[in-house]
Amino acid sequence: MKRKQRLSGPERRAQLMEVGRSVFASHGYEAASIDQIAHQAGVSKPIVYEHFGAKEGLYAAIVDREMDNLVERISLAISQGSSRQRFEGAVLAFLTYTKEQPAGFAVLTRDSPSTLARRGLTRVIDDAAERVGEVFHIAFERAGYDRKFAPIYANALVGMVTQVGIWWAAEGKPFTAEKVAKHVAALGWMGLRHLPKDPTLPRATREPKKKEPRPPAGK
Amino acid sequence: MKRKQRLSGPERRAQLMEVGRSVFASHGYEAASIDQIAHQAGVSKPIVYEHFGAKEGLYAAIVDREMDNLVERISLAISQGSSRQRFEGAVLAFLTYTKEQPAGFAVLTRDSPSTLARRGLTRVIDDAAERVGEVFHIAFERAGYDRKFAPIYANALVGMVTQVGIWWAAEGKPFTAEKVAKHVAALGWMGLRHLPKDPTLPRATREPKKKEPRPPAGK
DNA sequence: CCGGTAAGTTACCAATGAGTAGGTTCGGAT
DNA sequence: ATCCGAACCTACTCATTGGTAACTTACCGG
Repeated sequence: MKRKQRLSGPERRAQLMEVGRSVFASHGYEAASIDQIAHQAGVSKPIVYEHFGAKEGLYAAIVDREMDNLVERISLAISQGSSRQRFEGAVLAFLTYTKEQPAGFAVLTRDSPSTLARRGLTRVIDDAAERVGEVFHIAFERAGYDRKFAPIYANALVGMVTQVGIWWAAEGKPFTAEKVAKHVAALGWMGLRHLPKDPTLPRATREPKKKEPRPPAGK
Repeated sequence: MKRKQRLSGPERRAQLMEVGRSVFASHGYEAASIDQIAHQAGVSKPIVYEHFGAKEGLYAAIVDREMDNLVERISLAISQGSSRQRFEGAVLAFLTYTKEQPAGFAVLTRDSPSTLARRGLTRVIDDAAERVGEVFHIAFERAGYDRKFAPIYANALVGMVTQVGIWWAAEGKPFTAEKVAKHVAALGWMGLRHLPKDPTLPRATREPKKKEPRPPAGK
């Protein structure tokens, strides 16, 4: 039984990213050490440097791959269906990711090295802002809504899902992903759906009988 | 001009917490060094240890104080007014905090030492869960809503506000706190307000016109 | 079988940073 | 004035860690 069998370049590389992900996930970037990762991979330190150059290189590679994974899942989920379905699908995809890839999710939510700007969730958020503007484009236009506020809602929605994901993962997963997704999606969806034209106006809870061309739909 | 005048115990302690907060905010717990904090306070390292025992001691003191500050602001904001006002007030209070205490907010959102369990936002969230259950108690009861789902919504709302706060602080604060708060509050409020009785049931997009009796269909 | 290349190793450096021992000086109270 | 405690400093120890140089060994094609 040759335990110490050599691996090919790409194999080793993949394995190191796997191990590194787990270590970064549980200790954070700063507290994780290359030695630890190397040792846990059954290999010595210079190997890591041979493949990734520096600590940040390994970290960046891991984060990038994880981001791609997450973005792809979400992209897939919102590729078809009604707006509502796409929305709920996105939330479910996100939660499913946190469940299936807890280590990856942990890496994404933990602190990044200061030199690498918050490359983490920012990307998802920008993407989400785009999608939000896209999915709700019609509704936004018709409601006379200003799209420049889209980032607010994108951030709100992503933060919502992220935080629920963290809680849900930390807790013993009390509910199924589907159930949680339904709740969260309903919250976000209904929030967007029933958004007043201009939330910054006073008394936006009930629309008063102004001259506005909006029939008082009492909900 | 003797700038190097000695400070009394409590004074030095307060100053160290101030400086420490800023350093922890910009570098994170692990990357921050006691030397750096001491030097920036115009004092030598042992002084820090004299006051706080260890790195974690200083950090814990800072986090605790910051949490108290935040919780108090929010508690104050939701102490009176209509449900809607209290809700919006809480959001505004949160955003105001992120604006007035960016360093404190950064410390709270950054990684904590692994030994100190996620003491950060968990506390706010639990508190929020309580408040959510409280504020929406009547609505929840009347809607036949199960309060055990409150944590989901609490986490969703806190995450929403937190993420918006991060984005808003990172960006050049494109809008006023009031404006952002209105938008976010509207999103959350409307979401909660128009929540279907049971989001896990299919097709909850449009509410049926029968508003009162809903046959207790099992899921 | 054998030689070259890629995989892997040992052993080190330099820097950093947490934490401490022991001495020094300031400043107020007697 | 002088005394005493609190505030403060210098100067370490010790362990860790990112990163590198130089060497060794397994594997594979010819």
